[in-house]
Amino acid sequence: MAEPKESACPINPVVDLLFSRWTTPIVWVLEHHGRLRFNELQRLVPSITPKVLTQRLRQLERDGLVTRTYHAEIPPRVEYEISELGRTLVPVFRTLAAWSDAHLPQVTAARQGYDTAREEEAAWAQG
Amino acid sequence: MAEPKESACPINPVVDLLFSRWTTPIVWVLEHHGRLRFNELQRLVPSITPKVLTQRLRQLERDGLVTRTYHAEIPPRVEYEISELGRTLVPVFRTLAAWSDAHLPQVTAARQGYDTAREEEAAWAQG
DNA sequence: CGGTATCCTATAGGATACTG
DNA sequence: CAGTATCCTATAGGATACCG
Repeated sequence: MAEPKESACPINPVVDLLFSRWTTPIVWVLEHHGRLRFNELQRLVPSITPKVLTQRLRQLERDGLVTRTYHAEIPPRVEYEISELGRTLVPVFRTLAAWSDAHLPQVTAARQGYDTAREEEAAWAQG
Repeated sequence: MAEPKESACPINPVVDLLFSRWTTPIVWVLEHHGRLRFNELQRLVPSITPKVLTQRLRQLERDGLVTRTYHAEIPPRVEYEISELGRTLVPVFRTLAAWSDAHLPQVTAARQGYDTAREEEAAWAQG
């Protein structure tokens, strides 16, 4: 039998789902501030444009991570809130934050080491 | 004091670091197969091109997650291996895999619900 | 073998203006 | 208020060929 999927990374689907560029900040803000209106979200998520915010909110709503409530008033009022399913991400995010606290400095150090090593190589080749 | 960063998502850096499109599959394969040569990696990571594989390996090497060993033989031999720092990602990946097992079906169901609801809306509007 | 070099396209996302 | 609509650009990544 062929085993073409044996090496496929099993967390790829969840990566695509959760770690698109804007999804984590949006979920994070909703998790920490509770219900939010569109413009509040736009203010709290740094530098996001309304177009992109709409796109990502629709995706999050479709994926069941966020709920959208429309109030037919004048002016209209829309509220976004993290769903039950969305709340299950909290421990996942905590794990990532913990890894970040513990190891991100090492990444920074590794980058500096790599860069200076390459600089020295270049200088040495220059003669 | 201003609090401009208060709402910024603290896991954004680690997301950028770990969840670029190809990094998880590469790290996953290296974690499960041990030392690998360039062409072995290319075979094990489905459909990646040599250009992109090189780019991501360089990034992973610079970030200290992967080590590269060059053997000046003929023909030349290069081996890639996950680093100590890279191995600290294993529990993180396990957390993600666990979330995926537990909740990805709910995401799929939510999508179907969303899509059929929108279809019904459209049909109803059609009349 | 282990990559580069070159060209190309598709998509995400920014800027800006407008609307029910 | 809560989005759309339109236009635009930049980047990631694919295809292919070549090189030390």
